[in-house]
Amino acid sequence: MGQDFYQILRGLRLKATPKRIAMLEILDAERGYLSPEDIWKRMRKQFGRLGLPTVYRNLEGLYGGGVISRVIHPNRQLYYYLCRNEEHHHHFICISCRRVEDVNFCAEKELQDAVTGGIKGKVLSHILQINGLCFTCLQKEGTARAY
Amino acid sequence: MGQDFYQILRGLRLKATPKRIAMLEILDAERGYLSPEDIWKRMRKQFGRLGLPTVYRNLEGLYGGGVISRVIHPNRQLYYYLCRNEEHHHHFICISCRRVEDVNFCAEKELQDAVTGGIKGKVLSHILQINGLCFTCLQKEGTARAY
DNA sequence: CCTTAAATGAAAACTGATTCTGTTTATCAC
DNA sequence: GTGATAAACAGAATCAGTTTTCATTTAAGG
Repeated sequence: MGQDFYQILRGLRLKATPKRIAMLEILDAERGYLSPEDIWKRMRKQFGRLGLPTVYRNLEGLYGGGVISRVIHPNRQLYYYLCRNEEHHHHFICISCRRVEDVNFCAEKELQDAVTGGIKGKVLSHILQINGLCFTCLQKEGTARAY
Repeated sequence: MGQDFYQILRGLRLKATPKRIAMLEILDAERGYLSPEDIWKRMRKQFGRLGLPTVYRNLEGLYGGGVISRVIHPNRQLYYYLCRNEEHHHHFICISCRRVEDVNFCAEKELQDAVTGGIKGKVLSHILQINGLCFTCLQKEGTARAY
């Protein structure tokens, strides 16, 4: 699995440093999204000394390469998570447990057309992010983590 | 027109202070989105001394009340614009000239269903924002403002 | 008017993110 | 292996946008 990430980084012309590999492993082990600081704290357990700027730099590189995706939390912070299947870009994020779920759109194709079509200008990018409480957190809504 | 905003603020249980009215007038006069600092600069021409925190506080209140909407620019800053028609929530934003255009979705209804339906959890909010270059900026792409 | 809760200005603090500089390290050619 | 080199790194300083605090002012309703 680690070697897997190695190949991905090679493809992006990014050096396969132990820290980058570790970042991808951390994100892979997580079913949800993590803040840069979350990642930093976990990495310090492995590496001891480690700069927070390194985490930001690598997140930027990995995000630019499309290996990881990011989420804008209602609290305005940015969080990151690993992209698992590249053809699927839309997610439902739970703002309580921070889990990221694929959205099984009945009309994913129509959605794409709606987003990119019917516009006179040129679409460069779009953000579609659905925030809510996942089914699990909904059950125990009273005890959900503050957000 | 100013009286119009007065009523809106009353409805939100926000005091109709001259500064809040002015903010709404500034946003109304603009066809595009403005940064908090943009708004602050324009207000200082009217009011002389004026604190930037006041702008932030009022933006928060107006945004909470749904009178204004906001945009996350690719440069990661937040910008605000006036909501003109409440039933229509999706916009195309030009990241060059900062104009906000309504999107005339052929399938706005299907889009809504796709966003809110088919999810086991509870949808609390969503962000759908389409970034690009408007038709005008597309023509003069070489001279478009940096973003 | 007059009272009161809300809004404001000013200064300071916070926070996430970035820049800078010198050092270390992964990669690749040999 | 070994050395060269371009990238990555740590640590400190810095930055910009935003928020807090607190004393003062002001709008709204009686």
